[in-house]
Amino acid sequence: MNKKPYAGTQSIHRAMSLLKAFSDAQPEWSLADLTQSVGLNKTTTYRLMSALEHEGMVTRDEHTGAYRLGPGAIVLGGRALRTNDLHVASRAALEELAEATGESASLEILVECDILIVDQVAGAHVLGAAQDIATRWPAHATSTGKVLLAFLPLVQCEELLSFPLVRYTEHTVIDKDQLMVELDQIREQGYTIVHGELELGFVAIAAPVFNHNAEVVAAASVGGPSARLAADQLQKVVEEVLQAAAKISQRLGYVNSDDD
Amino acid sequence: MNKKPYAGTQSIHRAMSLLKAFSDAQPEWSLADLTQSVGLNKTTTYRLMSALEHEGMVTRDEHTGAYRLGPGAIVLGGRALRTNDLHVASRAALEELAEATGESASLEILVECDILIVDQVAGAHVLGAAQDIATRWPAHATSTGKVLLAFLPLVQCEELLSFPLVRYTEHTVIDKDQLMVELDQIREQGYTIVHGELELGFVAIAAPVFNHNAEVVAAASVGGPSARLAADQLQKVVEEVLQAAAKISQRLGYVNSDDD
DNA sequence: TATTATGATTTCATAATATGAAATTAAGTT
DNA sequence: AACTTAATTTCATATTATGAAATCATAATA
Repeated sequence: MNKKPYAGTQSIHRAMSLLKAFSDAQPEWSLADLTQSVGLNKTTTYRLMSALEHEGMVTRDEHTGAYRLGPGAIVLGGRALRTNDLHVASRAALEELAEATGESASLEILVECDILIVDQVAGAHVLGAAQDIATRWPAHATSTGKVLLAFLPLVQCEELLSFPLVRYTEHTVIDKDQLMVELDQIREQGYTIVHGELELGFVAIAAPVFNHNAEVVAAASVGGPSARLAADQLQKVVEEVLQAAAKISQRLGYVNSDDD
Repeated sequence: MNKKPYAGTQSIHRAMSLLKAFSDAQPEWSLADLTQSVGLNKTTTYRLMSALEHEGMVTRDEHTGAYRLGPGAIVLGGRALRTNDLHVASRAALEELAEATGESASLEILVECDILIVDQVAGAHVLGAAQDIATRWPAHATSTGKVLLAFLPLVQCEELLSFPLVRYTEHTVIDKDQLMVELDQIREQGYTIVHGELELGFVAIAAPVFNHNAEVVAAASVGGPSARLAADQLQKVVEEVLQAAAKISQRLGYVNSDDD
């Protein structure tokens, strides 16, 4: 089955797995620990890291010698973000959405089984907050994640859900069967409203964004404290989110063909 | 002199030079052009890019096959940013600074001969704008860049200025001797005010941030339209910027030792 | 529709380069 | 000062990256 473990150059894969070891939870590694963690030879790890260091992708603590992600990674990520199709296509629509609802609007994509915030505009209420671009959250506990999963081909969706689901609050859905039922509903109604599944007291509304090929590529969403997003206002917000998502889809070349 | 062109693994350097070819100006490359641009063999380029693609660092246009930076780069950059010492240490101080001045406050570091925005907080006036984190600007035409250059060891400073300086506005200083004189002044007074050297009508005030080793590692700044930052108000703003910079320096373990 | 050009993959033989075991050096601890 | 612990460097080896050429797609042209 697994004949070709790697495509392309091996050392690149190794270097990337080294870079991916740096997480928010563990942002700093000693050479020894890093070596152990990725399962490479110490010398190999050392040389790969040296190359990455010379390129600015990692830096070392001058005292302890511990590795951290470096400015090169920030620069690269910034470029990736600014030149991202979705990011460019969504900006105007998100600004309108934040303006219209007064809440934070964001565009998120699926990376493995997490969602990644690709763009975000803070709402009037949240002045100055929301510096969350390039942050990841678990797909199964977010409005955008559920929308993305719902509109994904079933095989891919099930593959992503083949790991145990983590509970974040009392409302997090961690039962796969229940989740699949919810995804069906979402596919039916074309959007979702999530109440406190990642964080209590936080409500989010999300709708799918499609590309020219009618594949889901992102989800647009609006979120805020449940106190402000009361039940009687929600329908209006849903409309706004749907409209914004449609606008972005259109800019990506999507043509709605429900009428085949 | 150049005995060791590479430190560490060669293919990593090659892969990184490929990634660095993706700029804001040219965010998309065909294999052929990319090959030409970095001067590698076509097959080598192909395989390195394939590995990077599998790791999500680049994606390809499904139709044209053109390469772009991918979500993996965004994720990595986000992590690098969030776990950056400076970013963490500066947040609170920048928020205060933006609050106190009403203008955008930012923290910037030197990467090669450009400055890189590591953190930024939008001022009250600029509501919602300022999504510029991870953006680069030329050091010689920015307040932060000048401050960083001024406090750098002379050798390093001269090395960085060994390339021709680009003119952005009529006020941009492109004469090296003149620039060196200015840097002397900045070192004297401990901050700088720049009027429209990068963009006309834009004023910025910057002050240096030092680490535990008394080396400049960043510059804190406040910037806004010259209409709002009038001459009579500037001194107050300068004080705020100096204070913020000092606060961040302190958090990085810097102890002011002017009294030796 | 057939033909040509262009650019992306794949193949395959070669040796250049990445590799890992062991030795060395440096730094921190008792 | 002796002892740990962890980071570099060395060096022989063959694994692995490499590039020329061939093949395969795809788009442009006739």
